[in-house]
Amino acid sequence: MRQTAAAQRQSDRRTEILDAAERCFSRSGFHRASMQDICGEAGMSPGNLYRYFPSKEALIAGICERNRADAVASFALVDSAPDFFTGLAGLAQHHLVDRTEAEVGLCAEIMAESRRNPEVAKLYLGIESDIRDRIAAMLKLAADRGEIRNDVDLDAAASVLMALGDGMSWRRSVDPEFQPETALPLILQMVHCLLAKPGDCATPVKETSR
Amino acid sequence: MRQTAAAQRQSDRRTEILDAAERCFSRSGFHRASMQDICGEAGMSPGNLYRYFPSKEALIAGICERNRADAVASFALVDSAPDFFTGLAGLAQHHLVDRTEAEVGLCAEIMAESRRNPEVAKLYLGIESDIRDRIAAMLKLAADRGEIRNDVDLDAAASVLMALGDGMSWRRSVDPEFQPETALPLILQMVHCLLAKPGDCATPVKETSR
DNA sequence: GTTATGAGAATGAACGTTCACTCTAGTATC
DNA sequence: GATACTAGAGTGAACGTTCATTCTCATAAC
Repeated sequence: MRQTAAAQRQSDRRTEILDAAERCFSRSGFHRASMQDICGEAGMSPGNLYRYFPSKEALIAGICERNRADAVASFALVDSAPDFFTGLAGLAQHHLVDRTEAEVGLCAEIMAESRRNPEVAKLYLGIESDIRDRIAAMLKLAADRGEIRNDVDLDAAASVLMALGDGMSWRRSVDPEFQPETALPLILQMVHCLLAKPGDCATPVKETSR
Repeated sequence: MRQTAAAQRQSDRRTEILDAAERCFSRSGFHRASMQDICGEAGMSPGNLYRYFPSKEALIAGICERNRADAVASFALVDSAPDFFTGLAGLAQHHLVDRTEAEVGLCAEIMAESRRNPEVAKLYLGIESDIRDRIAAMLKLAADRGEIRNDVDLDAAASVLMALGDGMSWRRSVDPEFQPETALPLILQMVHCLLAKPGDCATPVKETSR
């Protein structure tokens, strides 16, 4: 129990450091944020920080892990939704509108980094794979329940949904004028068109300008 | 004419260097590609390279410029298309399927870089703005011609189309298993649903698995 | 007194950039 | 036609800086 208290303190310290690193990374990117910056943000000397994380890579990996946990957890929203389209809307709202600028930025950073850092790529593809499975399961369940049409390739649909999510997310982090809350209804309607049973599609839309 | 020949040689050399830099950047990213790498790829010493470009930043900027020119040029495809949806399909095919891995990767790199490098951000937002204008013009023309419904907010629709493009593009550069040619028909059908006049929407789809 | 916690100067590699210099080819001078 | 001169393309070692990481030493906890 003495040991668990110490371990707890260690773990807390690690979380603090990850928080600081997350702020730095989402502000300046993985490469432009120096360890000195992170030490400053964490109120800690480099030597001490290295007692908790063996390298900068390890910090990046730690942050990816946390991100994965968050992403998977957000699917709890879906499980409690009354039907597929409500669940999807909730997920989209959470993922694309509610998240802070910093969270979106960090996610963009991870995606970009995964293009060249094999370690990050492995972690990121793991997250991706988890999310794809969850989406596929959602679609499968909805199809079984008869909430969506059954002549759509569910795998391809999952890919499309992920691409939609990525696109909105990137637009947010790259274009300061982009308003996710304006675009989201159109997106949802499009998806509804794609997946809903025939006959319930041609709902007129009128949105305010972005 | 002596002078123009020299100027031509200079310009050729600059293009060669940009080509080399583009290869390096799309392979390793802006930050991991060193000037030495680029010099090696260009078959040239650093000192000489610096006679053509004053800094690494200038190389990045030069590449963004070229990218912009390419993007704008690709809209020529649309102008020659018989109708809106055909033009859109051609554009999507060109932008999302036909482009090489290197081109897509470079584009991803520019987007990521624009999040923190103000110089690149300015260039990138310029490109974005150009493209948005072209898309908006396409939509406006289609609406005037009566090819698409007229109760959709065209600005929001342009945003959605750009987000779709970004999403597909990113998926391509990040997920090695992603098959744009499989997802594209679904995307186009969704967009058709969103924009086409009511009544021509609920076409059943059956795609092969990704 | 031993161990955990911390600070911060020191280290060495990598990087963008510069600089003194060479090589090549064209032009003027004799 | 041979020689001297010039411009500019090209070289690559060296410089200053930045950065991740490590080393040394001090303090607090038990």
